[in-house]
Amino acid sequence: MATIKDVAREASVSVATVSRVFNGATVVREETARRIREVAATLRYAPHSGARSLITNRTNTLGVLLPDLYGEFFSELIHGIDLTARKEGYHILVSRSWEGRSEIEEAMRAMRGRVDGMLLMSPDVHADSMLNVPANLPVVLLCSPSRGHECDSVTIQNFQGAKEIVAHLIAVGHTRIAIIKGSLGNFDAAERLRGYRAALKDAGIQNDATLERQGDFTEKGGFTVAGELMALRNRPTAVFAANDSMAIGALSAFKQMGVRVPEEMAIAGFDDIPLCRYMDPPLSSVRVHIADLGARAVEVLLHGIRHKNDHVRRRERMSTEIVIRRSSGGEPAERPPPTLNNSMASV
Amino acid sequence: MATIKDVAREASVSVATVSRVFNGATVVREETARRIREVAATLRYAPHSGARSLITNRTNTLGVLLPDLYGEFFSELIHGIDLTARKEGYHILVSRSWEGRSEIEEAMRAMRGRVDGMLLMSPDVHADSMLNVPANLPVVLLCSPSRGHECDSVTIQNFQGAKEIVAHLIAVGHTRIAIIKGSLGNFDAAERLRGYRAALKDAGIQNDATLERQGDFTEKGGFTVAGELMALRNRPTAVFAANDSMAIGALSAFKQMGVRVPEEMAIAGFDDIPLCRYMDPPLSSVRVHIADLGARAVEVLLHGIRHKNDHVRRRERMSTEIVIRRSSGGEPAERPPPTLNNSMASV
DNA sequence: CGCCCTGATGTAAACGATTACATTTTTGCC
DNA sequence: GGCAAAAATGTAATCGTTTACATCAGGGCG
Repeated sequence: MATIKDVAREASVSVATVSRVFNGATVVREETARRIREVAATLRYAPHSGARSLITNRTNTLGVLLPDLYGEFFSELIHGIDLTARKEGYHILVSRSWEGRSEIEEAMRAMRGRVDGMLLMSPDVHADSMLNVPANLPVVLLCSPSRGHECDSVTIQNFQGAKEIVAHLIAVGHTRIAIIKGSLGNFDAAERLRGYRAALKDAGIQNDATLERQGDFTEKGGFTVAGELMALRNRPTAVFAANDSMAIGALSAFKQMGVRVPEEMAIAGFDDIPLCRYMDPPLSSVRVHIADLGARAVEVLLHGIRHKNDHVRRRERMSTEIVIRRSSGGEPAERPPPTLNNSMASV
Repeated sequence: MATIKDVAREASVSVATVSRVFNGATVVREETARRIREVAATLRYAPHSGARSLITNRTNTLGVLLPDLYGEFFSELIHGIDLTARKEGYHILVSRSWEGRSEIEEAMRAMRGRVDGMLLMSPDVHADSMLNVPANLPVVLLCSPSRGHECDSVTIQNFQGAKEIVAHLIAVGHTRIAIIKGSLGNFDAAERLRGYRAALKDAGIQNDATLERQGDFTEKGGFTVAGELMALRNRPTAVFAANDSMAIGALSAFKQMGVRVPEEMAIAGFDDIPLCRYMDPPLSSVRVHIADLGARAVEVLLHGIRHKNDHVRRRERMSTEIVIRRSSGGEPAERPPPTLNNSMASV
C-alpha cells in the first residue's frame, strides 16, 4: 500500500510538501499540488489515519460502549449518535460490553489511542467505579447512575415520565395499579419505580407491595407477571410496565386469558417504541426521544474534548412525554399514520 | 497520559521489557513482570492502540459502512456483525455513507489505517465501481450488485424468496397479483422483481405492466400505491410488496378504504421484520436471517484478511424462507409467541 | 579459570505521518 | 542587476509502540 514517501518520490518532492497538500495546502504552489494529487491518485494513496493521529494526538473518532446493540432502543440511539458525530466530523467506534466492570474496563483500555472520547452506557448500578480507565479520557455516561461528579452524564427523565403516566392511570379512575418492574440493579428501572410510587403517594393511594412485581425488561417476563397478577385474590385494574416490551408481553397474556383491555385491565408502558401504535389496542406509553439523547450526549462529549481544561461537569436529563392511546382507557387518540417508519429505506 | 516510557522509567527497565510484558511476556522474569504491572497500574497505563497498530500493521478492527443505521434491518445486521467480530477479537468501526460513490470512497479512505478490512453495503446499483479505494484492503460487499469478481460478497436470496412467496399467492388461488416494487436502482429491489416475474411465468400467468407499481421501500410509499391499485378498473386480488414497510403501509390503506384483508385483497411482504406478526391480520412475509447475514459476512472478511494471498473470491447467498400468516389467506399459522424480542434487555 | 550457552534485558530502527525550523527559490523594487 | 522580503520547499525530530539484534550476567563444565 502506497505511503506518503512513495508519493513524494514519484512526484519528486519531499514528504512535507505532500503532507501539506493533503492538509491545509495553502502555501503549496498550485502546479506542484496538482502534480502531487495526480501521483497520489495513480498510486491510490490515502493517508494512514493511524499514523496521522499518532502525531496529531487526535483521532476524530468517538468510542461508543453499549450493553447491547439489538432492538429499537439501541438502533435509534446509535442513529442519533452517528448523525451528530458525523456532522461534527467524527467517526464512531462501536463496541458492546457484556456484564461486569472488568469487561468495561478492558473495552475502555482497548479504545485508548483509537478515540478522542467515550460514550458509555452501563445501566447496572453495580458497575459503579471506573478507576482504572486511562486517565484524562473524556467520558460521558448514558442512562447511568450518577457516580458523584466524576463524569458528565446524560439520562432520561425516568422519574418524571413514570410519575406522569401513572398519574394518568389514576386520573382515568384506577386506584389499584400494579407495576412490572425493570431488571434488578438497573438504574432506569429503579427510577421508574420511584416515579410510580411518587404518583401513588401524590394521589393518596396506599402502597401495596403485592402489586410491585419484579420484571426483567423482556416480553416474556411481562407475559409471566401478567399471569401472576391475574392469580391474585385482589387484582389490580391497571398495570404500568417499566418498558414497552414487558407491556406487550403482558398484553399478549391478558388477551390469551380473555381479559379485555382496557375495560378490565388498563396497560401502559415506557419508551414508546414504534410497535406501540400497532398493538391492539394501541399501547399508551412514555415517549423518550432516544435519538436526541444520543445526539445530546455527543454534544456534551465534544465539548469535553474541545475544552478539556475549562470544562465543567454536566449532568443532563432528557425530557419525556406521555402518549395516551387506547390501552390505558384514555381518549382514543391518533391512528397509525400512513407514514411513520420513514427511514427503513433499504430492504 | 502515561506512555510506555513512563512505565519503563518508573520500573527501571527498558521500554522493550515493558512491551514484552504487555504482549507475549514469556521471556520476562516473573519478578520483573510483576513490578512492571504494578507500576503500570498506578500510572493507569494502557497501551496506545494506534501506535501499536502502526508498527504491527494490524488494527483488530473491521470497518462497517452502511447506507443507514436506523430500523430493524440494520439493528439486527449490526448485531450479527458485532457478535461475530467480537468473538474473533475484532472491534467494529461503524459509519454511514449517504448517497453517491464519492461519499463512499471518501469514507473508505478515512478508514485507511484504522481497519484491517471493510464490510460495505451500497445497494444502489449505480455505485458500481470503487476504483479509488486504497488498494489491497479486503472488502466484502453486502446485498450489493456483483461487480465482476473484484470483491467478495454476501447477499440474500432475493430472487428465490420473492418467487416462492408469489408462488404461494398463486397456490391459494390468485392470478391477478400486483407488486409494489422497491426503490429504483436498488439491487435487492431488482432481484425481487425478477422473482415475482419468474413466479408468474412459471404459473403461466400473463405479465400485466399496470400491476407493477413503483414503490420506494417506505411505509408511506406502500400506502400510496395501495390507493392507486384500488383505483384500477381491473383490480388485483393480491399484492406482493418488496419489503414489509411497504406491505404495512398498504395494509393501513386497505383497512382505511374498507377493503377486507385477506378476503378481498391478500398481502405479502419481504424481510419478516418483527412487526409482521403483530399486524392485524398478521403479515405473510419472507424471512431473512439478517443477523446470520452479518455474521457470515464477517467470517468471509476475516478469511480474506487472514489469507490475503491465497484467498479466492467468494460470492455467497443467504437462504430465505417464506412465512405464511393470515394476510395472504394461507393457513392461520403461529400466534404471536409470548417470547420474541428476547434481547431488548435494557430500557 | 576460561569458555560457551542460556535467559533476561537493553538499544535502536522501524511504522507513516506532521510540523517547527532551515533552506532555497521566486518576486518586487530600485 | 542586485538585494531584501515573501513564497515554496526541504530537513529532521517527533508521536508510542514493536522487535531484530546486541549485550550482559550467570551457570555448568572441562
